[in-house]
Amino acid sequence: MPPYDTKTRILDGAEKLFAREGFHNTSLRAITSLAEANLASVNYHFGSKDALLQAVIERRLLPLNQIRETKIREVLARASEENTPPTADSLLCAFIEPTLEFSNSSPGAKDFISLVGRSLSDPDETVRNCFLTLVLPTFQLLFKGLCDALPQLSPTILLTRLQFIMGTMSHVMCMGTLSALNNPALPPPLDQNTLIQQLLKYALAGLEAPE
Amino acid sequence: MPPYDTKTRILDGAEKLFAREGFHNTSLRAITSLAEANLASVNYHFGSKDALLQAVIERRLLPLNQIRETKIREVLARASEENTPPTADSLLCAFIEPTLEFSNSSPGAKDFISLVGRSLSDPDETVRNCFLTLVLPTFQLLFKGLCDALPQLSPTILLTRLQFIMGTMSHVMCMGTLSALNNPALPPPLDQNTLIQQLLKYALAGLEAPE
DNA sequence: AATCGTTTCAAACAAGTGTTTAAATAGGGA
DNA sequence: TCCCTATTTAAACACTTGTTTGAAACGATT
Repeated sequence: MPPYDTKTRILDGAEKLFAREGFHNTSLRAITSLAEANLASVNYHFGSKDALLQAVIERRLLPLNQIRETKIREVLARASEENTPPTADSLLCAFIEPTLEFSNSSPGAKDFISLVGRSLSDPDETVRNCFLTLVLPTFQLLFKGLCDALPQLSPTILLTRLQFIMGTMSHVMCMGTLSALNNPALPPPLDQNTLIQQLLKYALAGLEAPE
Repeated sequence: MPPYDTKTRILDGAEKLFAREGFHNTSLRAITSLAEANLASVNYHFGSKDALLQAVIERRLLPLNQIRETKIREVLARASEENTPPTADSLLCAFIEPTLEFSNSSPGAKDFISLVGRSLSDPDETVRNCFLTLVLPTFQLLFKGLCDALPQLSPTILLTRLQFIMGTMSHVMCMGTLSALNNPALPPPLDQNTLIQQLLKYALAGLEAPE
């Protein structure tokens, strides 16, 4: 592991372990030993374990959110150009697709996605807030777009359903690293791409259901 | 707290803390101090911290699953009586409604529901398996019923969507104790009952979407 | 070659962890 | 009353935790 610089090595190791073992169940010693770094280097480079978590999340979530926001704004711009409301389908797609495509972009990304998926309902407020504050702006942008796309639904219902979708997404995001629901009596799981397509179809149908 | 017996007091305290702070972030000392019991009593009554978690989950999940199974079997029996396939709506209802009604049944139940919601994607295999093995039989019963209810959908798609629903459910279950997504720019959240109705409508629409 | 700030390192720190022990205390039945 | 079992208790156990320390090693600049 040690060719690249210590700080990155620690980030990679922490990402992997936080995702697979959980934040509180991961010790700095486990991280530094995986990263082949000295124990004290975490506090030297990041200040504390909490700050390390924040750095792990921000490193990937900031660029990911930027992609999502750009895509959503493109959809909104195209719609306003054609003087029609945006479609719920295209908005949802702009939000969901980058997330799961992202998990194929680099080896550590899958772990990261799983970490993010879990942090939405993490009992630790530090973890949850660290994630929520980063996603909230994008979430609000999506919500406002959907209000225009589906004016027949009240904002309250729309928000509720959007939260349902977030729940579905985090679950799917976690499934990547979790031991699957493998049982001989059940059919085998789908591959990543079909899974995204199915997720989109499911979420869209649930979102557009009559009130 | 101390009127009733120590074992129950420990279960109640553990349930509350496991749900709110997470399993690994909760110490036995915190539990026993909340339960006004001696530290050693946990190991005396339950053997270990892991076994305590198992006891906490089993205490409520076993009866809850029994309710769910009974309701599902009732739906199946009624359908076979009338010689028609069961409806996806009634099956889903039999599975979902008891879960969230349960959270109003006793003060600790809301914590428990939140704990269960999280354990579906808990990084710790001990936690996850403890939960999965208890729910799997009910889950399979539901799955087989849905295969009859929606024969136009392939079992693989059906299973995938059922997992989406599980994700939505766990998220909703967690939301009870989590600091809500409260933002002045967003509408306020729904009350518990309307939330269940909405969840059912959302899940049913997503489940029945054309393949 | 000497000096600088930056980074690494082994060691120790105090605090907290789950678990075990053995003694003390109960409380009912013979 | 005495005895036996079940429970509670305080204390200690061995171990892990995040963090801090001060000296060592490094690497570029002068």
